Amino acid sequence: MGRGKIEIKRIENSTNRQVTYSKRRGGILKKAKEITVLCDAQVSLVIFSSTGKMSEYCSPSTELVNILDRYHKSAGKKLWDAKHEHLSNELERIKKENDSMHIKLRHLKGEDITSLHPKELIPIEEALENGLACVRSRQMQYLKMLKKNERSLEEDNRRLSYILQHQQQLAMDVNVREMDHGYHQREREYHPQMPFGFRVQPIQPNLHQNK
Amino acid sequence: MGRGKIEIKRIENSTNRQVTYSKRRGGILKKAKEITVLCDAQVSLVIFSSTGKMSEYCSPSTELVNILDRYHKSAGKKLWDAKHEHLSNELERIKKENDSMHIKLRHLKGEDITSLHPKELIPIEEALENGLACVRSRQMQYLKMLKKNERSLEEDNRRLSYILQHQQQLAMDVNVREMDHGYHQREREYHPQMPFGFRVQPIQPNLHQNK
DNA sequence: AACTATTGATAAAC
DNA sequence: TGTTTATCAATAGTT
Repeated sequence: MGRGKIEIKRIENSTNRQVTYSKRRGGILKKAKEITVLCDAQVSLVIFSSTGKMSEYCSPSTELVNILDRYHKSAGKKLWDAKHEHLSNELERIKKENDSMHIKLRHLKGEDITSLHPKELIPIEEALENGLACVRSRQMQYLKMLKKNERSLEEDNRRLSYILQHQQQLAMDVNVREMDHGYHQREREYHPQMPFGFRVQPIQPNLHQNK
Repeated sequence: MGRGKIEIKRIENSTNRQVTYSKRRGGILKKAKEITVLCDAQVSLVIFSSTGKMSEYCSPSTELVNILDRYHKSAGKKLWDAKHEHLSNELERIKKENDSMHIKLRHLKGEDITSLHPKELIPIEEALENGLACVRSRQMQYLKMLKKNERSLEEDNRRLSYILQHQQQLAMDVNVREMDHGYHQREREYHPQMPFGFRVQPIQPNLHQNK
């Protein structure tokens, strides 16, 4: 269709090639639009010229992705997988790990073990015994700590009671003396030494470790 | 281009639409091929008919993926990202599930429990006890089965020994009689009844269940 | 980019 | 679905 027939082979003249590209590109785009309207087809068309310039057409109210998704299904060809191979592999690996852990967990909980060979029960039993031993040891450790704190608190209590009692006694003595001999300045400023090095704040050693 | 001009709007007659689609599709595909050869352009063309049938063309020595990659770069549009995001989310979700199971497993094995609050130890302990109970119950079940099989085999053994002994005794008796009174046809064909309904094949009931 | 002679595509009919 | 044919559309070569 033109002033003369042309052979369908690469146009060597660069300018001619460029011009022909322009004209024909317009033609194809027009045809693509027409077929979508006339026959309500869906078309995705992407063209790159030899100079790398891109033109595209995609049927209205359709995303290229949707068309490619349909392509993906229809042609059964992998369009995405290559791009996401790494992610896919990672996902596959972790899914397997997941399944394996899931089975182990179920076995440790005593589920699905009817299908296991008795020999396979041994390591599970050992793991359970070991785990139980650890948990109970930890619980004992905690109990001991509680006991220790209790003892410590009791001791503090005793000391505090002692001090309190002692001071009440002193106060009484002072009152008695004041009543007997009148007011003496020296007596009020002098505090007798405590029997031990008391700390008056109650002590709860290590309790913070068990929050 | 045809017997008459046509308006570019949807062809209502279904048959006509189908026919026009076929013809025009052929035309576009031909044009696509021609432009790639004439102007060495790269073309990706995907068409879906209204009935869902797909046709495609992609320039020779080019994968659709490559063209779409170029498209991705040239148009700067997100082609892969949606797919990518989906995969990423899935990966993230499964990784979390994985971590959670990993921690549970370690706790059941008695690892990393020093950081746990004593209250958190209780359900772990219970799970371990329960698991242990299940495993041991299963082991007991297996043991009982073994015992049962053993008893069954012993019984078979006893019966077989008894039969053997009995037959040896018979054989001896026959020998003795033959030596005493010569050969008697009737004695050789007559087999005395077994004391019980013996099966000579050893029986191992249920053993196949425990493979 | 515009023009036009010519080829190519295709609508309608079979 | 394929072929034919009259007509319109695309475009090669020219300006």
